Amino acid sequence: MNLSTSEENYIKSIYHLQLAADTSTGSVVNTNALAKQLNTKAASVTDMLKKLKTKKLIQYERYYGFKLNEKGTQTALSIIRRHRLWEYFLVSKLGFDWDKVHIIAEELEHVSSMELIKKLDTYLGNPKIDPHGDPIPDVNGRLPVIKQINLFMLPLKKTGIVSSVGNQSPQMLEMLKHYGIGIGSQIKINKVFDFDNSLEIKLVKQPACIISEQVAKNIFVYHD
Amino acid sequence: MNLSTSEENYIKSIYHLQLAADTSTGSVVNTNALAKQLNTKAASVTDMLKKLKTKKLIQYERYYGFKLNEKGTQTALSIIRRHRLWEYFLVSKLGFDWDKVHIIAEELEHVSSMELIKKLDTYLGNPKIDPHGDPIPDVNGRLPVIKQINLFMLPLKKTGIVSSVGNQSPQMLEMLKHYGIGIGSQIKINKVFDFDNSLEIKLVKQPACIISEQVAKNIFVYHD
DNA sequence: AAAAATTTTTAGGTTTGTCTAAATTTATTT
DNA sequence: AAATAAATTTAGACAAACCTAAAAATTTTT
Ligand SMILES: [Mn+2]
Ligand SMILES: [Mn+2]
Ligand SMILES: [Mn+2]
Ligand SMILES: [Mn+2]
Repeated sequence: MNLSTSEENYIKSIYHLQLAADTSTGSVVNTNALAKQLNTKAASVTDMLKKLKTKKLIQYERYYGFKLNEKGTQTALSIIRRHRLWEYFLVSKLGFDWDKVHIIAEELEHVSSMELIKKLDTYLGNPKIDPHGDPIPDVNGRLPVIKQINLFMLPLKKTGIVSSVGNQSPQMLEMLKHYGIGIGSQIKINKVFDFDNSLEIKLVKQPACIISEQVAKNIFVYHD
Repeated sequence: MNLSTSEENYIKSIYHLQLAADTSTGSVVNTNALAKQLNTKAASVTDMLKKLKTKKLIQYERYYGFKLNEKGTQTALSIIRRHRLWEYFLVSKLGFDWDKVHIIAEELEHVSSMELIKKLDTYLGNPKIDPHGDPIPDVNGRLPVIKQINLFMLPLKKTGIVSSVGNQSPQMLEMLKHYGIGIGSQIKINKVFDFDNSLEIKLVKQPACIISEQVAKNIFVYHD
């Protein structure tokens, strides 16, 4: 389809606003909200809406409202896929902290090679969840049903993959770095200590260690 | 400085044309050559030259000629650094073939985060040579002096890093893939067979194997 | 249902990077 | 030293993505 960076950003923003909208009322996104989200003016939004309509990515009738059609939705999911895969890469491979990656992924997501995303996905091990706990759409634009659970819910001796963390404060980051726990880490619970609910955990290539209930409560994992 | 993608592409092209130019004649780049390189028209080049002059990246006097000044040269080297690091990443981590990465790196090189390039460099192990055998400028814009040598010149039992390959035909690629040899591979020569000049080599995590003189001649390595 | 407030669109500009065609300047031939 | 050719620049336009200010449509209040 070959969309400009600007067109892609509009599509993505419409998608996110549609999701956030109260669907029960059947309401669609409004021009002002989109302008605000994209840090631009309502007049510019109207200009772009006309273009996106001629490109058959949205339904749009002036004054009436607008929303993504099937093609637009698939386009949005593909951009979001690229965004979240890059975020995953930046955290799990380059060692960025979670709070630094969104802004960089905003640029990387517009790099257009299909082959690149395919290979990146394979390289990362086909992750299903990004560093913020959001699902990564698959190649066909399907959002995975995520069985993300709290670390406490992981059965003993079963391997889970760390998928997100509830608290992203610098203090928490410091602790997790110390333990060597990051997004994508394979983690097992060896033992629960009933005294204080602390857990003995095991990470690959690391000796077992003990984490407090407070830390464990903030770690989410998924497993097959 | 915050340059647009277009400005960056001009700077980079001027740099490459200056290098290719015969410096003995003191000649500088000419407008038509730059237009051709950038797949645009001479008039567009003139427009951009004016802008690059006001941004103090080039010396330029109308009809007289133009060339990068110190600031422009440093800018070019920084873009080339990003380009080549991404190419290295695409080949060594994502498994792309050499002939596919340039076009993707042309997009990735414009992603502007300094921190990203710093971490990418570290992640890749501070490579000095890109998959095409071209030197990667360091953070300070210095081009490394490269001790790239033919594999035959590598002393027995010394580890070399595969830096480039003289023949990039699909046939060669097929062979190298079979042997598990790629850019960045750590390679050692165990033995030279005088009969046909074939080499027994050893790659990390792989059993020793033998390669023909013809293959070895096309492999270049560097070592401390 | 009229008035007021809000939302959305149009009208008319600006900036960036491009283009074609024409005018200048410089280089090369006669 | 002209004349001719080639390279370069200017003039004038265009598309994309913005903008401000004003007009039009819709929604909410009285
Ligand atoms: Mn994000
Ligand atoms: Mn995210
Ligand atoms: Mn290249
Ligand atoms: Mn290269």
